[in-house]
Amino acid sequence: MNVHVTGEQVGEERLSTAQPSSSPNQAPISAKGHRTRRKLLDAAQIVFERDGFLNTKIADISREAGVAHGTFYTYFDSKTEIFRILVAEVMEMVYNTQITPGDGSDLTPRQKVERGNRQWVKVVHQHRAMLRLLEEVATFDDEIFAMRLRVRVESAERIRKSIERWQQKGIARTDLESGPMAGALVSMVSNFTYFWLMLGESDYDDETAIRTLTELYASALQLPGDP
Amino acid sequence: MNVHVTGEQVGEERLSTAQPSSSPNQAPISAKGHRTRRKLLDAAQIVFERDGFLNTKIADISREAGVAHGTFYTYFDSKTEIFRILVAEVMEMVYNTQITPGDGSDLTPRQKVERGNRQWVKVVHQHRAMLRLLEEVATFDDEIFAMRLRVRVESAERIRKSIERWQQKGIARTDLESGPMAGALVSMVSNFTYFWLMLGESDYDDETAIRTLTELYASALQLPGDP
Amino acid sequence: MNVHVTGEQVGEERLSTAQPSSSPNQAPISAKGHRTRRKLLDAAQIVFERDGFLNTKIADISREAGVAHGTFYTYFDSKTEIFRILVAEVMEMVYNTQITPGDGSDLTPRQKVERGNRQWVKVVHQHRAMLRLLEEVATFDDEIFAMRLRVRVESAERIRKSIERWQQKGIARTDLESGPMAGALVSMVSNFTYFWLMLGESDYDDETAIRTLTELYASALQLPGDP
Amino acid sequence: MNVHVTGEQVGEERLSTAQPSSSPNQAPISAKGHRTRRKLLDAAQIVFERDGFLNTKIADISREAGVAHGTFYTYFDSKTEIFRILVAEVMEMVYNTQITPGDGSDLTPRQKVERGNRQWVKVVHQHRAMLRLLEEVATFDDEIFAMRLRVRVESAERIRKSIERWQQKGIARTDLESGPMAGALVSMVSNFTYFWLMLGESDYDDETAIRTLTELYASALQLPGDP
DNA sequence: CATGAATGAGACTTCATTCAT
DNA sequence: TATGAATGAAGTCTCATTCAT
Repeated sequence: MNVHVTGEQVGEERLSTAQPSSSPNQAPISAKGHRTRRKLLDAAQIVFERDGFLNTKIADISREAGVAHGTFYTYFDSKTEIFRILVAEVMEMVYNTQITPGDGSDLTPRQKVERGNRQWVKVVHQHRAMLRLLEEVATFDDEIFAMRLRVRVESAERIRKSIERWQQKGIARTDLESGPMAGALVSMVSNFTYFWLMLGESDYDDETAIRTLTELYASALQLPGDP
Repeated sequence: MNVHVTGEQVGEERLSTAQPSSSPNQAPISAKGHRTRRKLLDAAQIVFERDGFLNTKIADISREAGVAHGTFYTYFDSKTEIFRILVAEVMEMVYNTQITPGDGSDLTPRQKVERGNRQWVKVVHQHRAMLRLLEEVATFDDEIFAMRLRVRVESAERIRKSIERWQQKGIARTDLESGPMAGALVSMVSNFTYFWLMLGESDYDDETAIRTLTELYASALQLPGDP
Repeated sequence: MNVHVTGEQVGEERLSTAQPSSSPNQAPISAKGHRTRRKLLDAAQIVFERDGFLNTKIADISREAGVAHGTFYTYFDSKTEIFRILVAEVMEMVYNTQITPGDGSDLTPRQKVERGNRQWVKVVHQHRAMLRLLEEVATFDDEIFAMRLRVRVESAERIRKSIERWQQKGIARTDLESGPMAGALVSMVSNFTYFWLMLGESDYDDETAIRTLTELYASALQLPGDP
Repeated sequence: MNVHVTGEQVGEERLSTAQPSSSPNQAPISAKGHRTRRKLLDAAQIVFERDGFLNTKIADISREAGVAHGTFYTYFDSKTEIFRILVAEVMEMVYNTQITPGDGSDLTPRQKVERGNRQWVKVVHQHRAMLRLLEEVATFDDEIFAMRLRVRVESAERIRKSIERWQQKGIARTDLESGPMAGALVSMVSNFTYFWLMLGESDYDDETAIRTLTELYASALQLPGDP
């Protein structure tokens, strides 16, 4: 829920969330096996998104995938495991969306903030269902919780560094520390988007939401500029 | 998680969450019955906070309350119901904490914002365990979700009204709509506090957190003033 | 299988096998509960003896007892647990059968040997089914194995002490150590009886078996006397 | 467990347990097929001895053999079948060890008893793991049980004949029947050895064990002679 | 009202066996 | 022959809920 990237980009680092496999019987070898595994993952996503994590039974996933009950266990150990893999895939995509390498060093801070918020809104639009699930599972599953927390912490840290750089250049306020500010702004963007897009809080259009977030963000940091 | 009250107060209205009784099997009449019901509610809070909602069994609550397993059903229909009642009680307290009737019409907007944030931090400190539970249950229980959403919406609406008033007085920016702004600021305060206090994100002291939230809040709205 | 008592008696010590309860939810309190528990124990014995330990399903025991499936788990944690309790009960009875306190100090060693063998044969006659089961389960369940081994070791030790006493009195051979001799003689009696009574090896009558065991036993130890 | 051979030898008869092949799906014809079959048998022995019969899965055997899961069924019908074949192989070896054709007709009975016990101890030392498995499986598998019983009966019968011969020659007691005596003595030797070698009952050295068994045996039969 | 035993639907998981490639 | 994915019967265990006392 709280992946939010703004400002100067980060480059090489990859999100640590994408564990490759750790399935029960190593990786499936045959092409057929890969296909079945994929069928199960796709089915799981459909069922999770439709019924929620807790209401989903292994049997539902197997049925949706069109395989026998036991086949599930050929590829995954548990509901949590398949969920974790699914989330990691989504996180990978989210991350790739946000990384726009070689990105504009010629943008103003305000423009960078706007670009970040715009990307974030887009990503959440795309993956809203899985992100909502992540939020659900994180409240009671420690592993998923750690994954979600790590993502938030990484996002906040990235923003903190941007703020710090702006402070050094004299274009962001220096009366407050960069750490708490980054935390507060990540919360503003991610939680607002969460309620806005996923819970149907109300119906602003995208541009209104992006503009509001960006302007509040910029004013809060006392960035110089246009509006 | 997103109860947040700032600005001019509202007065009479009660939080719509606090259904006074709504017990399933008639309200208990005898004094003894009341005591047993109370024992169960207290036990439920202890067990929920200790084990989480999902891990809690009716049997655990009964045991903690020192009553027979079946007695639970004399007073409550389900785990969700006792949880809802418990949450309503807490919400009632939260609400009462925030309502400081006859409160300062002589405060500046910035001071009102600070007072609101300070109260919010205090309330979250007090009720963190239940608020975290609320967050957990809201992700999969529709009834609890509605309760949580209602609280957020009410908070946001209250803030929106304050902002609107400030806009009319010319002391808050008018280039953005009050509705989205209120939503974003509620998110900032409530979600930041959530991570800060409940998930141990980092360890700012109270005053740093309150000051950061208040200054960002005021700057975002372009309130006039001191700092 | 290897409970075998001969010679001078032991007095106070109790077999350590009879753990009183260790059921899941402590002991059942009501009389009804006791009755149901008893029904389950009796049913388990019937089914175990009829089908063997491995072939027995919890459902079979419940059905035989005439209770619902889940009721089993009110009283026992697992098939192994109910079996262990059953075995302990039998062992308790076996032990009580063998302890004949205040027993004949006026008997000759040979007569004591005979009396021990006769008691042993009688006990095995009575409990043959459970003893066979014990033998079965001991081969793969560590806890039951330990129980069975303990019983054998205690029996052998009791006999060893008798032999040692006889050696000191000069009425048993002294060219061999009492320990190995006791082990060999326990094996002779218990294993012979096992095959004879339980596996239908052949069909000696009781008196032939007892006389053969007793005479071989006495001659092996070079006890003085009659025959 | 109760294979025990003493005294005059029997000559031609083969242990009836050693069915040469009896594979399910035709005997493998190709050399490659023979090798795969052998790999599976060796793997099975390793896994059975390591994990016990019940804990062993077909998949474990295949993995240990380095062949695909399904390949197992090319050669064997079931876990029990491969086990039976394995046991038959061991029994064949045990039998061959004990048959020392043309063996000493110039030995005294006591020496023959000693030689038998010594051979028995040696064989059990060598095959203890498989013999223990045999004991395990015999308690619940009828086919294996029959195999084990047959071995015991054959051993006892061989000894009975020796005793009978000695009785006729006037060098063994005649007040007891040869049948029960043979059974008791087989039990003494085999069961003592079982506990001694396999269950770590105590730690006599080989010579003490052999001497104890032999002396008790000889005295029990009232054989004439040295000690 | 209180008790706590009894219920049974429902979910999870294992693994021997089959079979298309 | 060899492969290993797919199958599904069978068993285990949990726990919310009911109900006779």
